[in-house]
Amino acid sequence: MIVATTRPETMLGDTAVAVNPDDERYRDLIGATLQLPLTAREIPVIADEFVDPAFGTGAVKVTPAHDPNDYAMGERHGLPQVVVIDKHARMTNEAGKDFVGLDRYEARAKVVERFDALDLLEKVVDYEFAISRCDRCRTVVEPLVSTQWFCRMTEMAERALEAGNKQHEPEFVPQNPWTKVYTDWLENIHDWCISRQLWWGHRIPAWYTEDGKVIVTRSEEEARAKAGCGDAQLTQDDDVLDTWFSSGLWCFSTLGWPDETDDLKTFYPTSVLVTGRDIIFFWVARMTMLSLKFMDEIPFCEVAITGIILDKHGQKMSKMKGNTVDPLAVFDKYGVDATRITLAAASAGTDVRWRDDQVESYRNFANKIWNAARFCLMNAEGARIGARVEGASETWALHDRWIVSRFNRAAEEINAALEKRQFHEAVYSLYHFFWDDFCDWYIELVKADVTNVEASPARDAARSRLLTMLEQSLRLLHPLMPFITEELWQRLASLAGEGGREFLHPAYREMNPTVMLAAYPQVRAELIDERAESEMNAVIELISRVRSIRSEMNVKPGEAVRVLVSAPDARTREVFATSIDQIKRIARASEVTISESLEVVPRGSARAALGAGAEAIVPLEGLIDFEREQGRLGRELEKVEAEAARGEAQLANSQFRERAPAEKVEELGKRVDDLVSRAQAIRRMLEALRG
RNA sequence: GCCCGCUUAGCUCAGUGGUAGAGCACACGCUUCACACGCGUGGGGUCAAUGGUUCAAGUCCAUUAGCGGGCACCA
Repeated sequence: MIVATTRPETMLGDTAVAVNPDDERYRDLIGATLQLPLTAREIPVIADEFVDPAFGTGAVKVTPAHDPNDYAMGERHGLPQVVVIDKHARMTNEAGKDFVGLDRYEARAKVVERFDALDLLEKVVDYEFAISRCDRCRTVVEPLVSTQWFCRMTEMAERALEAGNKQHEPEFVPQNPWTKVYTDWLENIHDWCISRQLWWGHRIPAWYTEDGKVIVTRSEEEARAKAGCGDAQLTQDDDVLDTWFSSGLWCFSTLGWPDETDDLKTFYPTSVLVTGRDIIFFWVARMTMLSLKFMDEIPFCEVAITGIILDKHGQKMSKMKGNTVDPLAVFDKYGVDATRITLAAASAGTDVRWRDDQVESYRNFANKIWNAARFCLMNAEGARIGARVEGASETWALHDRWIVSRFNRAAEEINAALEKRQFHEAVYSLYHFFWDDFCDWYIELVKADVTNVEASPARDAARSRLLTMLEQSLRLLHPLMPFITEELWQRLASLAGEGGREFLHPAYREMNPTVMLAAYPQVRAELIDERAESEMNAVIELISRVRSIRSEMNVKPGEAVRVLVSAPDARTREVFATSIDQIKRIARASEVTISESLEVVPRGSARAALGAGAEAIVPLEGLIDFEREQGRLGRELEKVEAEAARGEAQLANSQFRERAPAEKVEELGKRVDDLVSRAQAIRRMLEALRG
């Protein structure tokens, strides 16, 4: 019979040749006995479904001692196991006296040579196949039958599956696809080989007597007692337990198990396990199974699966590849807070390509927080923070109502995101609230008021509102940037009642105030103020358009401009009027004139269309660059017209009007009206410019 | 071979059927009394391809391509 092999030396350990029972070519030979070349052994031809008739010659040599599949076949057919390669990859006595002591590769060559000499060699062909290698030294691994300790898993896996079905525990977040990965593995459970041939770890608690009896107990003393031979020679198994075996006990062993400690009673079962998808089998499933076994409970109700940190090329990090990041070096370079929030900013469950420049941007964020707080604290004299200053909302300016509204929106979003374990959404909301709303706008809006050197109730009230907003923001930021927020919060605490104690949960009132124990800000829906937001948006738009004109018309930063604002809507005029000081300061305007309409536009003005039919005009006298202004307005018109046309087409579609929710139709209608009126305004401006 | 995920700006990535976004990078201007690790203003998109569902698709469905991962197998 002709068989194929990639490891000719193993033929010395063959104890059968297998064929598929349905293979016509070999049917007659099943049960026959073959002479195994180069040995004195006779081996049977066996029939086994495992054999693929289409592969190779359809006849497979079977080496139970040196191949996992052959081992299984050997078990099915009661074949002997002949070990021909030892632990040092040298041929054993069983390989015969011509081969004993040879290295496996020398033996391989010699077997081929002998076959050739005996005219038994059909052919030698190049062949590519996957080969298993040692992870550490890359040595090719030869399978070798050996005695190992196994843990029977069937019952434990069934219990874990049952808990999954009945209690839906643990719950994976995100649910897909990890629930399926977890249950699939449990459903196809294999007995667990817990022996490891390493020199570190817990040694397997099995002892052998001199006559080869095995005793498994907790200690050698117990083993001795159990053996009933006080001073007999006992030898402990050399193998150690798989590290995941003890890791699997982690949830309760760390709390003092097997003792019934207070910690165990208080903290077990735990709430959330945060881990990576690569150890769902190794660790998570083992923890659930071992916890059910020893504690009768699932150890955590939720498993939050995070992404894995990859290097910047998308490769998994490993010490062997040398592409690992040293967290301590990152901490030194950018700070712990920046590192922490960078990790939180990684989209939930998605792998992250690690890039320093990302950490750098959060280092910059930390610096921004520091400097904003520095500004606030520089102007803290006379300020108070906390519940007492929050009360007087009727005295708040538009921008105060606005920032409080924005803060409460952020608090709402952030709490919801944390609840869903969507940490990146929380980071996004925090970053933009703090940097865009609080720093870029609010601080600038209140700057004149709070930096006033003359003390006054109005100044101190403005300072109190600013510092109160900072204090609340620090609390909101704290879980993501713990160190900087604590440092700054401590500096603020003295401005609050009882040195900050008023912010602590009643249970902690006796302790030293720390932001760690302060209540986490929750949304106060009554402080979300849609009107303040839309009014403030109008002010922001006006300021932005004036700035845009200044920049595009190359007005020097130090140079003040006049701003003429027209607004047909009385409420809009009122809003601009109440914020006129802020507009002047931030837009760097010497004068802001607000009127219902402008009959006469000064020659050489740059203009911008605003919402609600309002218009901003910046007279530039001789300074205006007509070509630039035309280009600027032209680009704007193009954008507005394109969007208006899209909206109009949609509104003209009867299907849309009939089937879309009325609310959406109305919304689009309003938007299109605004766009159309803006387009008209811009066209008038362009005409005026040409004329 | 089976299963899963990804493909959006130069790069790394968010995006919940209804106006495509961020950070970095880029361009221009700025020693504006918290911050140049900053401030202001800009430019930059066939949302992998094709088909379908829908009044409406980056988003839902199907197919294809490319990339990544897991499991199985490798006589």
